[in-house]
Amino acid sequence: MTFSTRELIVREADQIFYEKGFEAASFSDIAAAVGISRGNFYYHFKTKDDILDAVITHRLATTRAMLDDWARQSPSAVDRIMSFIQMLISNQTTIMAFGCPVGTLCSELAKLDHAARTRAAAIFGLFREWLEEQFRELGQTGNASELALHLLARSQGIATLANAFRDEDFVCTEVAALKAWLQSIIDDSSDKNRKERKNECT
Amino acid sequence: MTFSTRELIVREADQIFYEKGFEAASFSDIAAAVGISRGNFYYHFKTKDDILDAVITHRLATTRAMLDDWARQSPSAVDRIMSFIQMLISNQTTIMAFGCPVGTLCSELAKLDHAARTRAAAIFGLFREWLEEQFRELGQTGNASELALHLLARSQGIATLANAFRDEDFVCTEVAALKAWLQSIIDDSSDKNRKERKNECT
DNA sequence: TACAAATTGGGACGGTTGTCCTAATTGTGT
DNA sequence: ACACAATTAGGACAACCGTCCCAATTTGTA
Repeated sequence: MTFSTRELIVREADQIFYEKGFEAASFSDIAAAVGISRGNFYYHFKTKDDILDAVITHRLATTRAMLDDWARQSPSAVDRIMSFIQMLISNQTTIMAFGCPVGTLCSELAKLDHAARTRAAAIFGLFREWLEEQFRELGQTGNASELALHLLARSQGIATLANAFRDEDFVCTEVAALKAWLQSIIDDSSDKNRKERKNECT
Repeated sequence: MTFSTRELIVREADQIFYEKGFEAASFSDIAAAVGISRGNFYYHFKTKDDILDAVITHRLATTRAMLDDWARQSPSAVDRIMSFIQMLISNQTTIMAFGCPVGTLCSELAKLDHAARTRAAAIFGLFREWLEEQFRELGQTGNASELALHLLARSQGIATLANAFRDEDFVCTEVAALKAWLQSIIDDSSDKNRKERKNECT
């Protein structure tokens, strides 16, 4: 697998924006990481905002691909949502060091009053819509949107506090609570279905 | 009420750090807000980090004072925790614009690998310990710490998504869910107490 | 009123930033 | 081998940053 210089820039910028923040990340940082000169930058991207746009586009694409993978790998909607929750565990180290890539970028761009703010929030939108779809598939047709936002918010809160306190146990406890919450939704739903089925019989 | 120049600087810096972020906030910004010259700054604070330290100290003090007020105004632990939750409503506008002051500062300092990172997280620590105390007073002696962290995390998640999506309804829905969650804890606890009392009678 | 201390404004400093230009190098098709 | 386009490195640039100095001004005090 070989990448063009432009792709390399986007990938390195993505990582550096995540680790240092957009504002604190400089052209020099990215150039050094890619292994090119600062001057060469202008050929690929006119401004720093152009790089940010490309990074967000890249993140939108990789997020979509990840969600598609989850959907492909597990036929059950519960397992798919579990994949989302499990992300907090598999990315635990980087989350404790730098927070959630999406949440922290959105926060920073909001403070900078940056034009790309909306596009960054669209990454959240992908998760939101995907989760919404999974909950709808679980039979939660009426409140799928609320459940999706709720899960998204819980994850964000866990990431923020994990980053602030650097507490591994906290993440494990909260993830367990999140899985229990999901299970309780399924249980409630099947209880309801059973009742409805019973009503149909009478 | 009159403030010294030093106090004015801290207050304005506090606000500007919140709205623009620590890195993006410049001496010029703060000086303009206070109404003093840039040069005069050095007399009160040697470095930008010194200002940050003073701002964090100020936030620690105001947070402590606010928590004390809540404790003083409502004798019941439930109402005190409700005061905390209600904060999401009363600060809704600024949260949607700039996120949570504590969470966003911690995230930024973590990315900057700043020395003041720990001290900023200590503001979270104040809320954590205070909430822990309230839950303990509610009879949740065994899991007061988990409950406190859980509530803190939920609030952070709500703030982050409220900022990203700028959705008022979402905040209201989640705050209602949070209050219901608190109520369910009380109900469970009183159920348990009733059972225990019944057992004592038999 | 006079003197010392506290406080202030204006500006200089070295460094870094994003941006942009240009000359040199590399690659490609004929 | 040649011409032409794509790509590169290096550096210039103006603006801004945090920092720092110093002379002027204000304030407090004897």
